[in-house]
Amino acid sequence: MYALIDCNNFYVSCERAFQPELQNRAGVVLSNNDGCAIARSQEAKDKGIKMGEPYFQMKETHKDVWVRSSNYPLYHDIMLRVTSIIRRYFPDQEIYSIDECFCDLSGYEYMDPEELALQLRAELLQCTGIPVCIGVARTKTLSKIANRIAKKKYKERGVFFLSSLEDEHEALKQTEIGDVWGIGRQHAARLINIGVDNAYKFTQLTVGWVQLYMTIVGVRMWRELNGESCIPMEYIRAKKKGIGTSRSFGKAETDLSVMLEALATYTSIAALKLRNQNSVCAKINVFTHTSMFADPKNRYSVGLDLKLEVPTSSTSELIKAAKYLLRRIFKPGYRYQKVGIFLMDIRPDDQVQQSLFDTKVESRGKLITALKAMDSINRKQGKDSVRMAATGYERKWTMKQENLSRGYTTNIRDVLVVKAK
DNA sequence: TCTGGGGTCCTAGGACCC
DNA sequence: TCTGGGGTCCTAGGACCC
Repeated sequence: MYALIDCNNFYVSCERAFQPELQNRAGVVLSNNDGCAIARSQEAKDKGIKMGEPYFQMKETHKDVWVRSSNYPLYHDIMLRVTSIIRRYFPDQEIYSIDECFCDLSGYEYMDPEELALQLRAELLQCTGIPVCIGVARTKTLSKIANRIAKKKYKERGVFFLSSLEDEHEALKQTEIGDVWGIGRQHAARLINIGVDNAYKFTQLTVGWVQLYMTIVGVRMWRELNGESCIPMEYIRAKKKGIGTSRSFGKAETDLSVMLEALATYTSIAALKLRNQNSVCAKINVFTHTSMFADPKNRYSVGLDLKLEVPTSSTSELIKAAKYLLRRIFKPGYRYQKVGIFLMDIRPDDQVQQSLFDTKVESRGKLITALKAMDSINRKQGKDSVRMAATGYERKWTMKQENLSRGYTTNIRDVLVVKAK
């Protein structure tokens, strides 16, 4: 048996946990740059506010809806609290995303999974303020379906258990094909075309058909929905094979020097992630583009790769390479919306093939030592206490975050003070 | 004026090897 | 009339996830 624990409207719930005045009211959390809605309260969903709905439109049509800018440090910290409580109940835990985790319930055969799930849910609500729904079933994909039904039909109780084959079939029949984990728009359209509009009908297709049109990925889903577990738990977070960092500018940018500073900043973030997983990268990609909503003749979207002579995790080397690439692809006269970097060809830092023509072997060693010292200072003193000069001083490009909540659990100045009467 | 930011896996096809 | 058979690696693109 597997359990899928999924936080309800997670970002919205995080905001509400510290701002009770937001309870029971329609509200949304906005994407970076306050661009569009990425999390909605139930009340906001009921009003018809869509995922991804642009804020500038919503402002006009829904004046009574509260909004917050996204506050990722807060959400991340709350997630750590939630998962640590879950771990006390079910130690075999895979953290699947910021707001959901799978648990392997093997070994719990003689206990009542439903009862445990109800207890866990109550404790999470009390200790973190975050409401969750829990689905329990024979495979991960079925537990996703169970979770979905818990959210839709048993929200108050918050737990749904597929305990028999009949339950499973009933649940599959209730689940629209496009709502199955792993079926996106393309596959849904093709399936509906041949009359397969729910998950149950999908399980009745031949495995040959599924393999032909949906590859091995589809076959795994098909088997999971038929009760055969074949998507393994991943207890240890795998190292990233690619690391990207990009942001939209607060407003359209035309100045190369400003863009270079922003890019240096994003490169610093990506390089830190690289060092934190003890890796180096051998290839980088820099990209930039104008708004996709601009007049087509004013649109420009471009990216360029660079293979590095010697793989590295050094911020300064990566910044140098990134700036070179941006200078190559930048064309004056456009109003750029975003710039970013993607680190590729990532490998362990203890398996670096030296270059015969590398003249900087010794200085590179010293550089990495210095960077590790920088990382350590920033861990103790707060991020960006020490940073590269190339990341600039004025930072004119920064994101719009006009409705940012406080760092209630991550910044000592923002911790709530409770007064007793 | 204003529309997010990350990732994963799979397949086909081309370049290249012997 | 007629021009092999087997690999590997890399890349681009598509589909999906949150």
